[in-house]
Amino acid sequence: MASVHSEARSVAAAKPAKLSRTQRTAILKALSDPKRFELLEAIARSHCPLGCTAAHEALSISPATLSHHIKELQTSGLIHVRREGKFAFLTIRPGILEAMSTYLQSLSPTACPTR
Amino acid sequence: MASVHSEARSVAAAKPAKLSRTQRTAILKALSDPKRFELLEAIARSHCPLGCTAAHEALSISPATLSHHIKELQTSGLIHVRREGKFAFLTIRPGILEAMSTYLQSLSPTACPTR
DNA sequence: ACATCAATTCGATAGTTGTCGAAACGTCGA
DNA sequence: TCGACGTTTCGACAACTATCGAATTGATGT
Repeated sequence: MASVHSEARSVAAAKPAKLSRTQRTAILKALSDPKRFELLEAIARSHCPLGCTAAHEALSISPATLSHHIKELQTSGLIHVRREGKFAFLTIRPGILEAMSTYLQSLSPTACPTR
Repeated sequence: MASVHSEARSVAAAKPAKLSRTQRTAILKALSDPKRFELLEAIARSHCPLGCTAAHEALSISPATLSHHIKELQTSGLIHVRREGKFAFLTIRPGILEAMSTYLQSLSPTACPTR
């Protein structure tokens, strides 16, 4: 398994997604802002398709700032923005967080003798 | 490399470490700088006790900047700095990266119906 | 056509921070 | 005691960015 293209994209996550160095830094920078992280958490907590208005209510920031953060999360590849009429719906793109998580895990000290 | 007071701590990682919101944001901010992340990677790649001089050679930054980044990683709780005479040795603190990794994992969309 | 609403873009501002050189500090060997 | 060396602290500066209000775009309903 673990093929590059998964056709069953619906239910379970599990997408390999090897991240380049550039992607990693982009993702970490996107995650580093508290409000942006809260936004991601809000998207995660809602069962994925989160309306932009709901997001604006969850965080307490102006629409302009929210739009900025959304674009930031989007260009880093963390979320997907689906536009429907005048609304926008935010979903977490599967695989990215897992890949980041896995990479971080790989840095942890497996055996660090002299502490 | 003989450690003066080696009292044989726990060898393997596996420390629970629940992170507070404040800790999470601190960690993510610490990870968000490319140089700092490279530094962490360097510490990880070396088998943990990384000398400050080696770090200075790995990244190409001034001693002042390196010191700044070290402090940043330290206060975020990601690394431990052991001072020995005029040297400093950097080790990754066990549990933290794992905890962060786990938390990120928990945000990923387990079941996201409408893509 | 018009008004309304959601979202984005623009311009500006304030705060943050990565970076360095120079000076200072602490340690070690001579 | 002195000088060399590793590391830190101190300003200072430049670049970045989070934030907002106002103006704009685009879509919807009347």
